[in-house]
Amino acid sequence: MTTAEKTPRRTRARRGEGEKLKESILEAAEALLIETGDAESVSIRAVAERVGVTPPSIYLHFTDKDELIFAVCEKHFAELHRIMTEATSEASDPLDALRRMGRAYVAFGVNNPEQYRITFMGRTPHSVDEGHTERLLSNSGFSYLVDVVKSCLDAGHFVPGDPLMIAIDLWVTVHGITSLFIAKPEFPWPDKEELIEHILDTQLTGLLRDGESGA
Amino acid sequence: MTTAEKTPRRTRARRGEGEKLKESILEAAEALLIETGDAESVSIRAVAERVGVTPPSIYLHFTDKDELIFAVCEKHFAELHRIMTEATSEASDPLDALRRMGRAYVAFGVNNPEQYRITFMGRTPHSVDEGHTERLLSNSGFSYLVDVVKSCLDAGHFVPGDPLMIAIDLWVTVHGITSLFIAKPEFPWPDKEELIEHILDTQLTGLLRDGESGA
DNA sequence: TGTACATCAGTGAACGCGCGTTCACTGATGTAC
DNA sequence: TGTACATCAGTGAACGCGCGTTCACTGATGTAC
Repeated sequence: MTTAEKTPRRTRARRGEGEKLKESILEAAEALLIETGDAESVSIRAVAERVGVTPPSIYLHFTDKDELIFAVCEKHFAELHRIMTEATSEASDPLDALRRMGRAYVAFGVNNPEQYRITFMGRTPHSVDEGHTERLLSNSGFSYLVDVVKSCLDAGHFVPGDPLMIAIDLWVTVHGITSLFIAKPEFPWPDKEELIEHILDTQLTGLLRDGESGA
Repeated sequence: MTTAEKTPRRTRARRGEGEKLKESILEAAEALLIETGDAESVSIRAVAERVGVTPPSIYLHFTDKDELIFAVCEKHFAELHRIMTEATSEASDPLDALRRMGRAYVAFGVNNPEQYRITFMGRTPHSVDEGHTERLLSNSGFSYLVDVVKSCLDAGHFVPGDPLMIAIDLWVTVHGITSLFIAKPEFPWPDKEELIEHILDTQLTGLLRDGESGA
């Protein structure tokens, strides 16, 4: 039984403070996403109910549903970006940084499966498409990943190659694990931590200059 | 404008030939999936319309919608299995076989994006869950992949390791490419063929015994 | 210090839609006698 | 060879649901005079 949870009617904002509702709407959308674990449940009506407001008032702040979902995705990108940079703060060298980023990426996905689903596994609404990719490239930590790969190349860790190509390789790999963990939780996975290390090992070993150690 | 395409009413099956409709329903569901490129469009009503029959008659052959989707997934698994084994028919050795399987897997996903989405990227309906995993393990080509990996180990191509772990590595990698190609078509991918080769190269190089050549 | 008024932040009711599913039924088809 | 009858393969109409969105409105709040 999903408790009906009648949210009390929200008290109307003061003049000039209309933007506060926008913030609440985003929070409610996010909360619904996490609680129900289902992007389908994030409907205009459900969000409005959650905030304690009528559905039409959503339209005072978002032109339509796509724009709301778009805004939610924004937050995920920002969060992922933060996590990627944070992960490297204690890294001893660029190679170690890559490992830490890989682990942090998978952890982010596993801990926020619905956000990850929407952002990287779902059908992208057309209206969202436009700025989406640029953001993915510039703000989600991807460009940062490219930078770290460049550092590895400069430091002579890797066999020379195109940093963009290598970065995509790494992204593809961590996305592969993350998305399968999310999509197939009932698969008889071996120990997940071990699996992550194994894949990162294999991938990085494949990139290393002969004689370098992956560990 | 999606042409309404009024399918003429289907002529009723003879006695004892009721199963024919079941076949038609499956075909229609598959066709709708491919044409609309959207799993959401595969509704009981749309399928019925397509077959030229009323919605309730679907229930003569499937207890509910989940069972219909389940049956559609079955077909995808069988197809993928076929493709995996076929891909290796001309392989010169197990290592070459792995490469061919990888390429064929990605090609299957890219050419059948909606099927791939449902099978490997989507939320699994609970009713589908049950036999799903066993089928994934035994019939989708996964167990075959494990066998080929074992051959590589036996032939001394790879550094010794757990064949299951290595097989999962490889699956994760090709799934990573495939699912990102499908989910992010607007991403500025470099040449896709080249990317596939690069990733397979890197992955296999990471697994190879020193001195073996990946090419 | 009081009041008319524009503005802002919402509300309430309704629109039309497609969905999965149920239920009582119909009418052609084959079989038994 | 003819006919009653059970069975099979469907139909037609309706159920209740939640959805995104629109439209005319209301009523509190701050401001100008």
